[in-house]
Amino acid sequence: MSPKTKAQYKQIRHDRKAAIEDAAMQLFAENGFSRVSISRIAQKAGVSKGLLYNYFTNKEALVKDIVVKGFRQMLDKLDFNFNKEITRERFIELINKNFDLLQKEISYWNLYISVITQPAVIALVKEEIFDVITPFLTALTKYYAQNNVKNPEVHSLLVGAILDGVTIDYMLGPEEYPLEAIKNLIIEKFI
Amino acid sequence: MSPKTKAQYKQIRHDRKAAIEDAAMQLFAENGFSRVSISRIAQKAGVSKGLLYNYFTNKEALVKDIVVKGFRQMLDKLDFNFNKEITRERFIELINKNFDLLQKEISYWNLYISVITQPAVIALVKEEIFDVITPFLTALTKYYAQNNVKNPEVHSLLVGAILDGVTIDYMLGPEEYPLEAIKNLIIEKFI
Amino acid sequence: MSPKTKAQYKQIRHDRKAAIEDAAMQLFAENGFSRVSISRIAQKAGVSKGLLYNYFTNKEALVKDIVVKGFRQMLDKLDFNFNKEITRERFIELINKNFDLLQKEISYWNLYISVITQPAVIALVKEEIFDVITPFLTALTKYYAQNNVKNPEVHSLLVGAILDGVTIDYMLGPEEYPLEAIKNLIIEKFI
Amino acid sequence: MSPKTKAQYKQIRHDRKAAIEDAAMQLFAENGFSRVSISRIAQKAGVSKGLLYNYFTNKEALVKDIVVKGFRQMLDKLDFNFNKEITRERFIELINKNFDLLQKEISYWNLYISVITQPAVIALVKEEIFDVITPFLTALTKYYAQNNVKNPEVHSLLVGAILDGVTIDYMLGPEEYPLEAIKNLIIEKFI
DNA sequence: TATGAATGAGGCTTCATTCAT
DNA sequence: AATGAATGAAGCCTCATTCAT
Repeated sequence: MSPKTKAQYKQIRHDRKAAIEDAAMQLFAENGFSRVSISRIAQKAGVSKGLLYNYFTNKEALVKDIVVKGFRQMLDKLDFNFNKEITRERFIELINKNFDLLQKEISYWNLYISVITQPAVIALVKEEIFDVITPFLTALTKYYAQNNVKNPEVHSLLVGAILDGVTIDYMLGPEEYPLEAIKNLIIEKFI
Repeated sequence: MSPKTKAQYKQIRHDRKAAIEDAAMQLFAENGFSRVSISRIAQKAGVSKGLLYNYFTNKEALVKDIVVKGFRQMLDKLDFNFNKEITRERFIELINKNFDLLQKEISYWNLYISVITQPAVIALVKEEIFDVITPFLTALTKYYAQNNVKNPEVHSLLVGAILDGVTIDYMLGPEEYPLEAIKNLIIEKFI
Repeated sequence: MSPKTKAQYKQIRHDRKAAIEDAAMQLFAENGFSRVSISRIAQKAGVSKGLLYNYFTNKEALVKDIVVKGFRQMLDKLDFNFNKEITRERFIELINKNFDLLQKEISYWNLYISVITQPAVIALVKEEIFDVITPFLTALTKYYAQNNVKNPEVHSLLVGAILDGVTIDYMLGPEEYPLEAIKNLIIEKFI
Repeated sequence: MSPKTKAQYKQIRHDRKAAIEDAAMQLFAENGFSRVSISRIAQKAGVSKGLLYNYFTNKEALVKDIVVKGFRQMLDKLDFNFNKEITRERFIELINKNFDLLQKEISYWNLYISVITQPAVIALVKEEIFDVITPFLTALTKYYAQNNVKNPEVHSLLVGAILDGVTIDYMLGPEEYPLEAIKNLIIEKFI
């Protein structure tokens, strides 16, 4: 009815897009990428199917957007400055925070794993994911180098693999998994 | 009397079933469960769609069959007696064989990961997979207990997670992954 | 603002749904429920297969909708107030109208019989059909009670059965069936 | 193994065919014509699919055979000589036997109704059914004529319709249907 | 910006029927 | 007479995407 200013339109766009992303995120995490239809996403977001295509060119673009954005949000929630020097205490803090996130955002990790392991989808997000992971690995490598560990790159890669592996195993049966004990063992062995 | 002997029928059934499983295995590994249609599998197997349903109740039964059977084959190829006591040497041998298999049977592991991480499929195979993994974990646990490690169960769980994590990371880019170095580090840290 | 007004959408939905129902009605009546495919219905209705599922959850819902709606329409066409007291004259009028409908709406009754006698479909519509039939039986029962007939419920049930039986027999060969004479005999015997 | 005489082969043919018919009959009655597959029939009959086609050209031929044969069996069970003069007592006996059969052979009637009301199937069996029904109607007509009823043909047709109608209504909910009372009312009204 | 009706390709599955043996 | 593997058409249904408004 009333004419809207450009700023208002921008706000609307932003809100709508966020609503769609939230809905999609949740549904993907609960059901897996291929079991969620655009219809359901639109419905859950309170938006028409047509409008959804106004914001995302197609379903793949949507999932790509969500995975990448989600990854960034996870990093934000991790709230860890990878540029600052990593001390023993900070490393422990990083691991702690990481396991915290795993528990609190289990549904995101569900999505992440389910997407990252679909051969056809992997190509879409590989690059972005690597962009995000690299600082993590670099920081770890630097830490190990400073502590005169022999193969710092391999150490950091292994830590990365461990976190991935624990994530996947944890998700197979979160209730019974001894996350806390595992975490302590990792700290004991790798820090 | 009879049209074909029972042995002949059995042979035919065995061969056809194997052909279908092979085709499905390869396609699932390359594309992920949900992106492979029954049509494509039948075509690749050189068989009519209808016949496929003569051997597998449905698509889920097919994937279940493949994953479980594949897992058993992997264990066979591992050729490791989990009942015999695990010594330091045997543990190293186990890790070596495991990494060997990872390299040689990359397409199976691709399928395994792709399937194990799909919410829709996970429920189907969880139990069978656990059945197969349990002896592995049990043996490791016993090893750690014998070596007076404090939390033997947690140790073996962590080793399991590491193998999963390395598998997944390796598959994201097999060419550049320093599998050998990682292996040696694992041996150094966990044996 | 809005793309089409809500009224426009409603109109479209109504028209399309009616077109599908008409097509389905006719085909079901001519061929029986299980021999009519969704494809044929869509084609006859001038609509895509997909759209049909926009209006009906599945084939069962479609047949249910048609039978129940048709039954209600028949009752409407019967145009008989079952709440008002039934006199001899009104009873005769009811029978007359009923036979009139049988002749005029033969294709609906064809469907009705064809559907009501299919074990697979019967469960779907039983309840709704009973809801519609009950007032009819109740009114007849009251009539017989007022006329001091001994077993009024049984009388009205039998009249119901007669109408069903005549319907079915009439449909087996409408041309030769002496509908008028049968009607008169019913009136003579049961009023 | 041992060579068989012609008589033995004939016996085998007869037995096998009967086994198939019995199985089909039961399955059709329980599930309706279109919901029963040839496979299931063959399995229940303990016979291969191929053999079934040795005895019946196709599914329609099978159902036709069963309905007609079943109808004849019903008549046999009715054990009523339509050529002998019908007295009041014999008429009552006929009705009694008819209702008896309805109760005892409910599954056959289920099949009969389900088949007879499928427009596409009706053509197949119409003629045979009429052959069987005609003596019944003729006998009734003669009875009414002898008792100086005005329209004997119409009377007998109506009785036929009533039996059909009761059959159908009874089948919609056998438990609650007052079959006995209905029977007595028919006897009271029409004999 | 926003709607939702409409499409059509494609997915899974069933099944009557055939045929080599 | 008998088998059952094999086919292929057809059935029901889902869904990403488009488009007129």
